[in-house]
Amino acid sequence: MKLAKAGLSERGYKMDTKQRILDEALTLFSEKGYANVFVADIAARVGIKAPSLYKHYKNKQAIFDAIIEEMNRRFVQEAGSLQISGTDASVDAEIYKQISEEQLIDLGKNLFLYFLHDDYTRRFRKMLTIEQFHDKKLADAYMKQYVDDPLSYQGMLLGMMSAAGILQTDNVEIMTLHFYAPIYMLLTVCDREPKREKEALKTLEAHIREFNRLYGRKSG
Amino acid sequence: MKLAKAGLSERGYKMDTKQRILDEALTLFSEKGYANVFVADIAARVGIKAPSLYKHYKNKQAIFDAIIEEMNRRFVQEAGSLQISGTDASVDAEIYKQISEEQLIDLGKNLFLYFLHDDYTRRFRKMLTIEQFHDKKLADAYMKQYVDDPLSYQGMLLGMMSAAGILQTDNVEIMTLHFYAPIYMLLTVCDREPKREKEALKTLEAHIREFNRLYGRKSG
DNA sequence: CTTGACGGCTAATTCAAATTAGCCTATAAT
DNA sequence: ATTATAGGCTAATTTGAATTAGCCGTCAAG
Repeated sequence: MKLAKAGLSERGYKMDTKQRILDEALTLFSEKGYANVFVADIAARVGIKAPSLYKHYKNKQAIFDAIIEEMNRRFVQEAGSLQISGTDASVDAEIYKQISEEQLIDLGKNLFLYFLHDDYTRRFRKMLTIEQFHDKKLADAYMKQYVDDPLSYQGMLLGMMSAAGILQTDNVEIMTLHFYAPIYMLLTVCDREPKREKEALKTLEAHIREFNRLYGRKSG
Repeated sequence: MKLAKAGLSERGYKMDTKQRILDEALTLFSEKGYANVFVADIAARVGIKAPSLYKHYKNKQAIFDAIIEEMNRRFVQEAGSLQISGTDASVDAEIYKQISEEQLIDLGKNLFLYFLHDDYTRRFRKMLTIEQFHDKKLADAYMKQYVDDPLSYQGMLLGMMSAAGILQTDNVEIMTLHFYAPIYMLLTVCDREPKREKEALKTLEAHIREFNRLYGRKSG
């Protein structure tokens, strides 16, 4: 009965159709937008016919909603996943006295590449971009995940580096903006034109070196 | 006959329905996206019934296409409209030796406020954001208007200022990125949450002052 | 003063896409 | 073995929005 659902994982030989629907739907929504995706498209990708979808979800909107829910779950998990070379942010602030330019570059590249390449994140960001109007909550989610949270998180890191004397500024907020805004902008470029990724990475590196020169200790 | 169309402008007492359709359609498309706007919605705003729209445009897509065409026309015109306090960019480079921090702030604010408030530009930018997938040309148009062109134009100005010794850098491209990326990011914030405009303007000013401190002559 | 095209309206019509009905098979618990 | 359920399919059905048909008043040109 109910056990069957939970019990599936003990085999795992046939990945949950219900989950595959979400996955394929997200891909399509992120490419064409909700209104331009037909339930038949989703079904086809999953390898079933449209009416069969309704065995898993009440209707098209329910698929969309399930994606949003899943997002919220993942966001919570991954909140702390952006680190400096594997070093967790919660670690003692002493570590920030050691950070070199190369590590700063790593930080920026990691952030950029994670956002750009993580499959779920990428599709989700595109969907949020396209579907902002569909639900004000989506615009909020976008803003939080790609503006406010990064600024706050990066601000914390850079603030510590400033406190440690590695960076010099009397306005951490603006310094953080200077660090992150170019990353953000390059991200929106690559989302639209993946071909420009290589160029963007070079620009990113040059940006961070210059950032370090501008804000770094004068002897750096 | 054909004269009637051209002759209308001599009166002008009744703004062209054909034009009003484009205007209202752009507003709606920018808020909800093409697929979520019904021709009946557009008609209602214009003050007519849906079938009457077809006296002016072949179909819904033709309305969309006409908007794009109109955009292209305007883009060409307005290409040079971003100036430093009314000073045209084509003017002798000597002028750039005079530019002060306040004028730099003006430049940034003008750019920002023009993009943010110009009615047509604003609606169009939102539509491009939402409808990127509808037509690859739209993604390209967005990229050109909000990334490449500003970087190129601002880069020219800042490059001259650098040549004039007002700014110091060995990489104008990155300096331009540092100048513009925060403006771009603040713009995407305000598009989604107009309430944050005031905060954004303060941030913008702080950004440019810091920019000037970082790149300006040391005696500045 | 009459004609034709411009632009509006109401009432169909079309059409595509979502959803439902109803059937069928395999599997898994009893 | 029996049977209930999960999950798939085909063939309707519904729905709703775009578009077309066809009518009408106005106004400007002849």
